[in-house]
Formats: sequence, structure tokens, C-alpha cells
Amino acid sequence: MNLEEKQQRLAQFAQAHRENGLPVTMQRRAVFESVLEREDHPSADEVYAAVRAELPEISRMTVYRILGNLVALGLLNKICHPGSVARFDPKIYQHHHLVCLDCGGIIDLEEERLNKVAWPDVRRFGFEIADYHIHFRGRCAACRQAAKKSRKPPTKRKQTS
Amino acid sequence: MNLEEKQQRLAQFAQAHRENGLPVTMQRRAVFESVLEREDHPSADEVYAAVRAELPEISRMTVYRILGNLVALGLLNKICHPGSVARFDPKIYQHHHLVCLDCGGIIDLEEERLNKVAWPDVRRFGFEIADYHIHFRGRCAACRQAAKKSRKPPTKRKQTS
DNA sequence: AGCTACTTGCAAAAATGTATCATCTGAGAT
DNA sequence: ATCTCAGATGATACATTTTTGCAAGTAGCT
Repeated sequence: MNLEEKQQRLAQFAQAHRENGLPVTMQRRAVFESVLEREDHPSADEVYAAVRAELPEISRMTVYRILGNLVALGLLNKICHPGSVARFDPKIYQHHHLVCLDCGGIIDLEEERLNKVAWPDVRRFGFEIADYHIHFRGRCAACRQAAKKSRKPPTKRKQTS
Repeated sequence: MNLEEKQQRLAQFAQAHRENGLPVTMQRRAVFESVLEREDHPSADEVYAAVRAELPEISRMTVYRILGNLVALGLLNKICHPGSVARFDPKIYQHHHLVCLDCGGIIDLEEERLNKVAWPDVRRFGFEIADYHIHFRGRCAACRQAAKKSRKPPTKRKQTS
């Protein structure tokens, strides 16, 4: 993320807090900046670990609460993936994901064409659509390589990205 | 799921196990049948609870392991959702989901048109796409109703479906 | 029936997320 | 600059979900 974009996101952050009467604490700023600086999709605990480098006193609970707030304010996205831990994404504009079925890794996919899918008619469910994103599932480069060497599936790795 | 379809899925289940040298235990059959019979998207613990009606002795651990196996064999899907527990889906053909941002509920969406999105070129990532599915995020009927009555967001419910 | 590899169940613990409450702090008012 | 208070924070404890290691059991084959 370039400097200009980051400035803009921080201004958006300050404004959203002002408008909702929420104080901008150093913890909130540290958590938000920490996620902004990342190119991957960290879990809450990964954010906690990163923020502690700057604020060693911060509590894990606070990080969980702040991440929840930031998502509610629309400043971060909570992303969907087949794993079992919540992951957070600094990108709040529409984009899509490649999800590896072996290691659970997630790669961002930004392609204008994919943003043009017409929304289905879901009036029969009473559902109101806000946005959508597409998950392409398959196998990442590393896992394809690993699968080629051994017939057996690759050893399960910690999910990354 | 009608009877014929169920027969076919059970045959597929037996064949996949034979081909991979995995014994078909009564626990495996019970877990698979239990998920097949459902119309919703149960979590591992919900499957555990349901299977115990038939096999009271089965351990929670076994259910977790078997669900993982069935997903690896392609007999079940593990679905993506913003909540914090893994959920399983008996439908392995392509379909899409409506996900409620408030309560986390999931509704199946089967619409032929949505299956026709052209796959992006991801050679630059070395990624091999197997399939895709679309998440439409928004608000379900119940949560819209609840939001209308009070300005505040609805009380957090246990995620269903 | 017997062999063998794989599975199961148990116990324990790690990982992840939530609740409670006393104390502290940001931000506007004075 | 200081005051004041609603709201945030941090500590602890707890609930839930998932993983690990190993002894005992069982499916599938000969």
C-alpha cells in the first residue's frame, strides 16, 4: 500500500471514529496501522503478535475487540475461507480470492471483469444483497510442487496468507 | 435429497474409500449419511450430536477426523463463512451462497447463470483452479426485520444454517 | 481364522474466541 | 492547561473448537 493511499485510509479511520463518537486510542491506531501495512490476511492472533512489537502492553482481548469494531465500521473486511479461524483483510474494495485446498493459503485477485456479475433475484428469500466475492478454489504453486514429488498429499502446513 | 441421489452418493463414498485403501467403518458411514440427510450446513459438533443418536459410543474426535477425510476425498464440501467454526455441506456440485452479515446464516443459491463466470488467467501465480463459488453477503429476512424495529443491531444469535 | 495396517476412543492440551469488572484514558468543556 | 466522564483497556477466568499421542480395536485381505 503506497503512502498516499495509507494517508487516505487513516483519515477515513479518524473520520469514522469521530462520526460515531469513538475515541481514537493509541491501541486502535496501532491495530489499524498494523493491518494496513500487511499484504496478507492475518488472523486475530497474528495481528496481536504484530501489534505487540509496538505496544507490548496491549491485551489480546483488546485486539479482538478492536478488530471487531473496525469491521463493523467498514474499515476492514473479515474474510471467508474454508479454515476455522477468522482472518482480516485491509482491502475494503471489491476483490476476489484464490484459495488453496491443500494449505489454505489465500491469494488476492483483482480483475475488473469479475466485478460485473449480475446479482441474482433473491426476493423469494427476503434477502438483501450488499456485495459479493468469488472464491476460486484449487491448488497453489507450492502445493502442486509438493504433490508432484510424492503421491501422497503434502504434509499439512500452517495456513498462510 | 431423494433416494436415488442418496444411493449414488453412497456408492461414490464406497468407491472412493476402496480406491484409496481406506476401510469403510460404521463410523464413517454413519457420519457421511448423517451429513447427506441434512439440508443445512452443520458444524462438526452438530454432526457429532446427530451421529450420536445412532452411534452413542462415537467420539467427538472421530467425527472431526472423518469429516476432514470426507472433505479430502471430495465427498463433502467444507464451506467458507465469516464465523469461527468450520461448516460442512453435503452438496458437492457447484452452487453459491447468501451469507447474512448479522447472524451468519447461510442460504443455498442454485442458479445456472452464476456457474458461467469465465475463470481468470492465474498462470502468473502458478495456481491451478478447480472450481469456484460466489458469496453474496448481505442481510437475511429475519435480521432485516430485527434491524427495522430497533436502531441498534439485532442481538447476536447463534449462527444457523 | 489370522495378519496387518488403519481406525477408533481416551485423555490432555493447544488454539481461538467471549464475559466480567476494576482501572485508566481520550477528547471535549471549562 | 486542567477537569471530567463516557467509553476503552487490561487482567483473569472461562467457553468453545480443534489437534496430538498412544493403546486397543476392527475392516479387509489371504
